[in-house]
Order: sequence, then structure tokens, then C-alpha cells
Amino acid sequence: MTDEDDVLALDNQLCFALYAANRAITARYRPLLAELNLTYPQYLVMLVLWEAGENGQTVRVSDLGKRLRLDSGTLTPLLKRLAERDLVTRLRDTTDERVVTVAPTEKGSAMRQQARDIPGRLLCGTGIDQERIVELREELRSVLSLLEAGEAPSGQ
Amino acid sequence: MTDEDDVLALDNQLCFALYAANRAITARYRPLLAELNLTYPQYLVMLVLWEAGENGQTVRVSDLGKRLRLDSGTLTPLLKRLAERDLVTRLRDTTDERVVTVAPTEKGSAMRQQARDIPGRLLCGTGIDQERIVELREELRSVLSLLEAGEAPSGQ
DNA sequence: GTAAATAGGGTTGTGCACAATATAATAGCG
DNA sequence: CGCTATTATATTGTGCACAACCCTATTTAC
Repeated sequence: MTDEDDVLALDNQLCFALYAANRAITARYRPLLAELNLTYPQYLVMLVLWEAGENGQTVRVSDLGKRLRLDSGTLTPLLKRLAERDLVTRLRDTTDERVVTVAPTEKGSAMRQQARDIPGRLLCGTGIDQERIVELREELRSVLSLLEAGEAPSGQ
Repeated sequence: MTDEDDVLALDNQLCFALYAANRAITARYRPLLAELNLTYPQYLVMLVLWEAGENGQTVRVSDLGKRLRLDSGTLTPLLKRLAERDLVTRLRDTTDERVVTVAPTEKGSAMRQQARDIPGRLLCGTGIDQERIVELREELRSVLSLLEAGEAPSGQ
């Protein structure tokens, strides 16, 4: 294998390590979130809503999009499914009808208590210690901000 | 915010850092792969096929699944789309008709040359240096193997 | 005041991911 | 030989993820 081929080897790709690790973590979440009948992205939305509620902030669809880096094509149907299950409300602003405000219902807020032990249970039995998690998380956050700040890859 | 709430804060979740970084990287790949008219998972499949071809190995659908951690529900339609575009062949084994062998066509093999500069172009303009990429990649690979070896999270 | 630009959401269509199930072939056994 | 378990792939259905587009409301320019 020449050096040029080597750059295309699967095991040399950061992207694949990230892709596989991400799916392995979400797979680990799945049985825990199934107890709450939530998918992983639904869980992330609830995290944002709980956190904002704690601080007395209202959350618009666009706020969720900025925070989670998701667009309306993803969020709108997801929020509708949560609303159907009476976990959130979607209210269109009366003064500016472009704006939709999302908030947890009482049922949605109550779910927070059930979710509290999830982070602790997630990595039990893997032998990954807390310090390592924090380091990896901070490195990923730093790389993410570089990726978001960086110029787009050249189209040629 | 109490300590208990803090464990649910979005910014304290390794999972979200991983989720967001993964999508940021694949978003960065998208315009580069669009030149080849490939999606990101399709690109990963081609990487495996190119690598195996180099070593004279044949690849079955189950081999792709093991390597990429994907199941047939993902791979079968993906491979059919690649086959329609004459980038791969899907041949059912004559002696054991359960087995489907996948191989790049001449057109699919030729694409490797066009793909060679992608890894190099990907992170240009982000200020992320090579050493950091290697460290992060190895840490992710290590965490992945711990996740895959670890016992399932307790169902309760 | 009105045209143009921008911002907030929604809709549609394509392509993953994955669970659950189906189908079919092989291997081992009595 | 027939029975059962296992292995390999396909099919179906749900839910993201994102591009492309639409519609409406607000803002800005003139």
C-alpha cells in the first residue's frame, strides 16, 4: 500500500472514528431512553427545554436549532411528535406569527426526574473514567468550534 | 441549578459533543463528496472496498457490516444505489446462495484516484493540526472499543 | 408608502440507521 | 432421511438529517 492510498485507509480517518463512536454511544443510550419512550434527538430537545425552563427562558424553534445545530426540517416533525404525546406545547406568537414557542408541559417537566440517573448509568461497566470523559468532551467542543469557524472546504 | 440538574446540562454531555462534532465533520465532507456524487456512508463503503481490493480480499455484505458497524437494513439499499450507478457489483454466491459478494466495478475503482485528495482538503482552513487529529482519533478508537466490550447498560 | 431583503417556520423528497420480521440455505443430529 | 438450529441477506416501518423550496411577517431602503 502506497502512502497515497494510506490516507484513504478506513482506520486512518478521524471521521470514521467519530461516526462509529457516536453511533456506539447513541446505541448505549437507546435502552435507557426507551424507558422514557424518547429517541436520542428527542432527549436532546428535552434537555434544552428543561435547562431553559430552569432559567425562566422561553425557547423558539430557531433557538433549538441554534443550540442543537438542527434545522426546521428535522425539528418540526420531531416537536409535533412530542406535542402529540403531551410532552411539549407549540404556541405560535400572536404578535409575530412567524415565531413558534416551545415549552415542556407538566408531563414533560416531570420527566426530568426520571432522566436524572441516565448520565450516570450510561457508561457503567465500560471502564471509562470521569476524567477521560471530561477531557474528550472538551477536545470535541474545541474541535467543533474550529470546524464551525473555519472556512468552507474548497469546492475544487 | 442544583448539582443533580447539572448532570443533565447539554454542555456537560459527552454524547452531545460527539453528536455535534460528527455532524459538523460530515457536513464538511458533503461538498467534497458531492463532486463524486457520493454520500458519506457511501464513501465509507467505497473506502472498505478499495482497501480490500488492494489486498485481494473479497467482501461480503456481512463483512461491510462488521467493519462499518452497520446492518443489512442500511447496507442493502445503499449498495443497490451504488450498483445502479455501476460503481459496485453485487453477486450472489452460486454455491451458497445466502452470500452476496460486493466488489467495485472498473468505474468504482477509478473513483479512488478522485478521492485521494479529500482527506487533505477536509480540514484546510480550520486550524486543526495533524497531531491533534491523530490523538483525537486514537482516543475515540479506544473509547469505541471500550463501549463495544462493555456490558449493556442496566435495563433498570 | 412600497419594493427588496431578511428572518421564522413549514413541506417535500432522498438517504441513512435500526428494530423486527421474513426467507432461504447450511450444518448437525437422531 | 427429516428436524432443528444457525447463518446470511432482504424487507418493512419509524424516525432522524438535510437540501430545496414555499409562504408569511418584519425590516430596510429609497
